Amino acid sequence: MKGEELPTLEDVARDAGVSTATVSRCVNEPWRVAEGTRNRVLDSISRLGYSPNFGARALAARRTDTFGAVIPTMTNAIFARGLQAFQDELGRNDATLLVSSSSYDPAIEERQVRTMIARGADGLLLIGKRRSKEIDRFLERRGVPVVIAWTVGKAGPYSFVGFDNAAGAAALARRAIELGHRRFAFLGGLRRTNDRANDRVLGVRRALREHDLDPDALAIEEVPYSIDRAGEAFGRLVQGCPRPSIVMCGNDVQAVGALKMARRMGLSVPRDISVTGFDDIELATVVEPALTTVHVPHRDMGRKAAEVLLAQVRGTDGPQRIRLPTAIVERESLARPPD
Amino acid sequence: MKGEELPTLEDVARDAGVSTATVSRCVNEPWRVAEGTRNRVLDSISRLGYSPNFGARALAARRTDTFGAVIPTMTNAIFARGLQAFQDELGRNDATLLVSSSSYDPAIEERQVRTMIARGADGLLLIGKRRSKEIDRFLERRGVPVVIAWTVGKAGPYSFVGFDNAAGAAALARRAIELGHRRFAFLGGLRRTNDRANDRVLGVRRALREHDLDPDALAIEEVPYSIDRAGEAFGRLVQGCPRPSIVMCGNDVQAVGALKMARRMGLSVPRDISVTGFDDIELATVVEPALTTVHVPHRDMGRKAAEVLLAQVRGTDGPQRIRLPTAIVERESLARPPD
DNA sequence: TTGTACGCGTTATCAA
DNA sequence: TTGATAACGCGTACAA
Repeated sequence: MKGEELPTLEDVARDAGVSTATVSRCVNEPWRVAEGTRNRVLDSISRLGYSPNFGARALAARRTDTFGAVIPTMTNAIFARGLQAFQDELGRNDATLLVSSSSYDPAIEERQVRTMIARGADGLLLIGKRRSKEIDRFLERRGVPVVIAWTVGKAGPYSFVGFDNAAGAAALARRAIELGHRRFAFLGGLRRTNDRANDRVLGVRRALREHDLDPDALAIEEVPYSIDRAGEAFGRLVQGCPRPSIVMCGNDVQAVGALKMARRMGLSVPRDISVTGFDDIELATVVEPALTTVHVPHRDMGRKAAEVLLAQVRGTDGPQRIRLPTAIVERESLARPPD
Repeated sequence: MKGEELPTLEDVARDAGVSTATVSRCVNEPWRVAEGTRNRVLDSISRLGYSPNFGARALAARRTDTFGAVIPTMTNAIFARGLQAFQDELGRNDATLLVSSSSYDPAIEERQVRTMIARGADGLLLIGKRRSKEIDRFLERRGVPVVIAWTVGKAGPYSFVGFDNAAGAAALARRAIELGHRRFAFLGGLRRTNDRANDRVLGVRRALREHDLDPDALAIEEVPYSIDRAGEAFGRLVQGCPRPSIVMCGNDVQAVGALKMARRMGLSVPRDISVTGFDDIELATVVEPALTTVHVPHRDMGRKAAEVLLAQVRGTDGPQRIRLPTAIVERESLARPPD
């Protein structure tokens, strides 16, 4: 099955009549080789179909030009988008991307991180700041640059390229209050393992407090990421007493689940009840009513994360902390509450 | 920045008072080491925090336990789903996944393939069967197992784990004919670089022919993957003469674009015109009307593709050709045509 | 069951 | 500008 033996540096060297060192230079720092020699070598390389052996190169150079990303799931459009941008930027810099997903499980994430390091990743992209001390120590010990996305955090060994989840949620909540809403409910992800979900609740509470509303009166439902589970949770919230005039959701997918259930329950959005999302994925624009939500610059985040990581492995920069802006996108699902 | 020097096999050997060969065995074939020795070595390993150097291991063992996937885009839910399943299965087998996307561009795909091979991928997952002879030769020469997904193909050096795009589209077209539709239009992806898009058109034509309808009367719009572009194309099709009673779309995302435009044009689906999708992603269930579409077992495909690839690199199996079933999912967007 | 010793294909240092 | 050569860290015959 395996084709013939592949040519090595030495084969090329022999063919071109130079030393292996010269061939290596032609590949890695061509400008340090005389033009004549270089052309001869490059010719041999293409004629023989030579391509450097990855393992040997990694062993000798002590780097792989490979970066790892551990995300909660690839099937959420927000991570897919960010990841795509991350990979595009890596590609532009001749680096490749190793991916795995943790299903929002910290234990799995920890294993994945170790696997990626074992696989020789030069740097890592992780989501959110909630993880164990052990993994922190492990990463520190290995000296591998890490950038954390989707959130911002305190100074430390990690880079951050993210946004303020609490501020985004608070801004949207303020807008709802301004429209006259007083009875809020929140439908989001599992706060224990998901700091973004947690921060968004905190943001809403903060806005309530600012307007002298009771933050503890905020009804909260936490469910895993899924349209149907969100629908069920919406049903429970609506039956609460007093019935909320608005259900703010932790993300667009859950908001769509809420919308779907509202329709089934014969509730008109936003006439009977308002619903908001978070993320601003395409989905938000195709449902009826279109979602009012918080726009998150996923692509910028992914691209910027790659830039930061690349700069760190190149040693041209230390850990960064970059905060990207979010913005409220007003569509149709949020309106004045019924009288 | 880099932590202290990391321990090597030799450090462990010295610490445990054995040879490096024994340590290596403890890591790779523990059952070949006496229990006492093994425990001592494993203890040293964890105490020192040893983890094999990836480059060295790849160089010596001639494999990386890394697989590459080149997909058109990560932001299409269908690929995200398949990829997720693919990675999950790899993970269960202690292998990692290298990902990149080609934006449906064959030239980019070719570059990505070469990059992945250069990065030491033990096997590759590719989408669709349309690619250049050069890359075929290149892959053959390297002797790297390749599985092609999302389609089925003729016997050859590659494995296939996919489904029959033409048959799926034909089945849905037959159902539409059965409901009374006679004036068909097709709205799909770019056939030149996308064989799945092409096959789906072929399937519809076949169904028309079977029922003595003129396959050449099928109006066709080809647009890149995007809700808005699909909407525009839908507008053009609807203005065609005679106006189609049904617009079959190459995928669910384009169908949603069509739905959105229909609404804007004041057309009621399916009362004034029917619309169908292909893929059966979540999106199909949340729009109004819910999409009648062709279900594709994306997860099964991803998982199975990993299984096939793993079997091939282990030498326990040669190239496979696996055809997964598709199924029509009837929801609301397809109904009898208006009289 | 364990150890010896060589080879894997590069990179990088140093000298020419 | 080029060449010789020593690492790089591990796997694996082969021998004991």
